[in-house]
Amino acid sequence: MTATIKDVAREAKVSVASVSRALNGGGGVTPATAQRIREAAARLRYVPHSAARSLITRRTHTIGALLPDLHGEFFSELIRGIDLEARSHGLHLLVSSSHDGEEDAAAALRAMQGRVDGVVLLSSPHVDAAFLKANLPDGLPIVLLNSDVKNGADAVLNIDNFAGTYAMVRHLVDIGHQRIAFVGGPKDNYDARQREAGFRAAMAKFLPGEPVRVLAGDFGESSGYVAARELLAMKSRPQAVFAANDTMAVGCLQAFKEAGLAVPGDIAVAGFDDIPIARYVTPSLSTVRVRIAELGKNAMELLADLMDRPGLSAASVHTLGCDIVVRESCGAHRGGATITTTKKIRRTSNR
Amino acid sequence: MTATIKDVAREAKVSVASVSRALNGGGGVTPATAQRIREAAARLRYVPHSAARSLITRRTHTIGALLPDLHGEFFSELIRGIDLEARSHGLHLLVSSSHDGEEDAAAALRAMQGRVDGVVLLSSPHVDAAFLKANLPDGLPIVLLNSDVKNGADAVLNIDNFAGTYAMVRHLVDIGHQRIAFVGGPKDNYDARQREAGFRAAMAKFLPGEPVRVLAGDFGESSGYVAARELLAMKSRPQAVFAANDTMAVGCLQAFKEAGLAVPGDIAVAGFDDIPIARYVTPSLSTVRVRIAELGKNAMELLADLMDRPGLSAASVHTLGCDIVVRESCGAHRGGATITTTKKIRRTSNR
DNA sequence: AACTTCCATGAAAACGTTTACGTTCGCGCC
DNA sequence: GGCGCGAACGTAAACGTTTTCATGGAAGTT
Repeated sequence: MTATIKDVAREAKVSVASVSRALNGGGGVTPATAQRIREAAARLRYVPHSAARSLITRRTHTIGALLPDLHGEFFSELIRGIDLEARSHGLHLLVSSSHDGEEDAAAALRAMQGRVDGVVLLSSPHVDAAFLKANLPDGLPIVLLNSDVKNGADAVLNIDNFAGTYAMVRHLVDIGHQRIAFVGGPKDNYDARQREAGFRAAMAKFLPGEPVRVLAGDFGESSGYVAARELLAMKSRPQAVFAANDTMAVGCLQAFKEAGLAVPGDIAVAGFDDIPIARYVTPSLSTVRVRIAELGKNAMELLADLMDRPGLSAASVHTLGCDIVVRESCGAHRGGATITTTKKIRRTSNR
Repeated sequence: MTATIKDVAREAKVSVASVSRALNGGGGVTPATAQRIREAAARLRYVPHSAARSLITRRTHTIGALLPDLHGEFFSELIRGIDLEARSHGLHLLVSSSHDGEEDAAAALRAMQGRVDGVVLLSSPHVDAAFLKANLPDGLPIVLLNSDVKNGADAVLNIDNFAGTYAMVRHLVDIGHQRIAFVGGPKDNYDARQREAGFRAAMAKFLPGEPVRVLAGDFGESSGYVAARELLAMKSRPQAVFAANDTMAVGCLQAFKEAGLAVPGDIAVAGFDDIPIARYVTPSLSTVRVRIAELGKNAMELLADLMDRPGLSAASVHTLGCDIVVRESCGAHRGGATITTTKKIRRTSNR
């Protein structure tokens, strides 16, 4: 059916070994014969059988991306970043998305066994060190995204949630706000916890005397709405609300609109993520932007690095900075200024 | 390093053939020995080497998705739909996204050669019948998404753009609009052409005497803005604007807002796609929704079907219906009604 | 001119499966 | 009790590569 290396060898009147050498560039072949071989291969439309090659080289030239049940921009940008970088390394991308629950993720991870040379795994709450130990074939390079597992064995790449919230609080303080409330995210969510920690640290630093107001939320729009209504009922109403994600911030805007409050006139609002909607709501939402495609790209770079040097200890922690995007809702709109908290990736090897 | 079938055979004191038979369920093995073999395999954490298996079975159990440079919801929903369905067939998903230009797509398609058992390809303007003929290894099952190639050889699955616009026009007419203008998309875009055709057909049908007003657009927000300003300058201003996608509709809203026109009071607006932003703009945007995940799922089902029966002629054309989503901007808001134009997939075999 | 060195090339093993084909063995049938 | 027969199981070939090793010859060195 399709041409094999033997056909090319016959066509070029050499042995299969020479064909392999000529096509893989290993050297040990005369320029003249190499040329003849390439021509023969082209004539027969020969393309190496990747399974046969993998069988002996033990490399698939494929990396796997294991993602939880994600939607929209985050998903697409992440894949885009990973894919682009993977391609530039000559690697293919095997995607397994929409995993809900530990069982599901474990099955997907096992199914990738032997089909990939490395894995980028975006954590869900149940993906912890024990999970990895149980389901990860050892020796398989892996990069963990947004994970709090520190098992001293794997490479971890995180969004700098802490620095992002910290910088946003600093900005809010800079433009004159003092009574700042925070709407948190799910308790089992790593990002949410980090963001809250950043908020608390910044408050302690910039407004030491001020009481710290943290409301519960779950990243959903309605939880932002509910939190906003709680704020409205407070005796001394905050001057600004900082929601742990944009979706909740949109919920806040809705509640304030209904209550007849002007944003940012009566109360300022800020979010986190810079989802596409952020620039379309009225007033447009000030937020913290995560460069997601860059996150994917960096993860892939990290993974490629790990794959290059087998045996090397992978243990390291990296963080990717965020940008503060100033729009209308925080009360300091000056034409869409963007403040970068961290330009470059920061490596924190833990050994 | 990792256990092979030989190790399992030794452990269970049988031959490799029996191990293969027992694990693949082919029969010809005693329940007792099958059990012993399964235990041995589990004990050694044996997992079959997929490359070795592919080498001889000539199946990779992987399908490829080839996508142009997409963003956001469309991308993620499509992948989700494909992935979920693929998994239910026991297939893996190899993704190659962000292809710009013919060269790029061709390279990606060739690179998948031998790594996949089938392909789902979302067309870009330059992917036509000739492109496929040149770059598609023959015999490889493929499903074309949103494509106007009718080479009488491949399976094609399209969004029913025509029926979607048609139904929206009917709705606009139903609620009393007569002077309806349309903002088109890029000339080389298949969806855009279909949508415009649907608009013209509906106008001819429901408002035969009415002049057909079609303005140029390019799917970008600013082109919607520009088109809206043109509309404002017309002697007899239209009662409704129907943009070929939501992004342009948002541009229209912006222009009308600036001009001090009330939507839908002074002029109604409708879009196409139901992007997430559509429900957040004010007024919320009436639009035509494409069930993208379902599109991906259907494409995958179609492909699985093709892969099951090799040699079967694949030639067929399918269309997936859209939903009319009624929100505020069209002037007939009744609490978010949704009208389904076509519930089931429609098959149009062309032979 | 004899010897070494080096390099291009070929032969063959190895990778881990599946599967066609043989062999063995138990069992029923006449 | 011999015969055939089918089921269970083993042997070995095949899939298409890469890679090690051997071989030969040309070129270089003395």
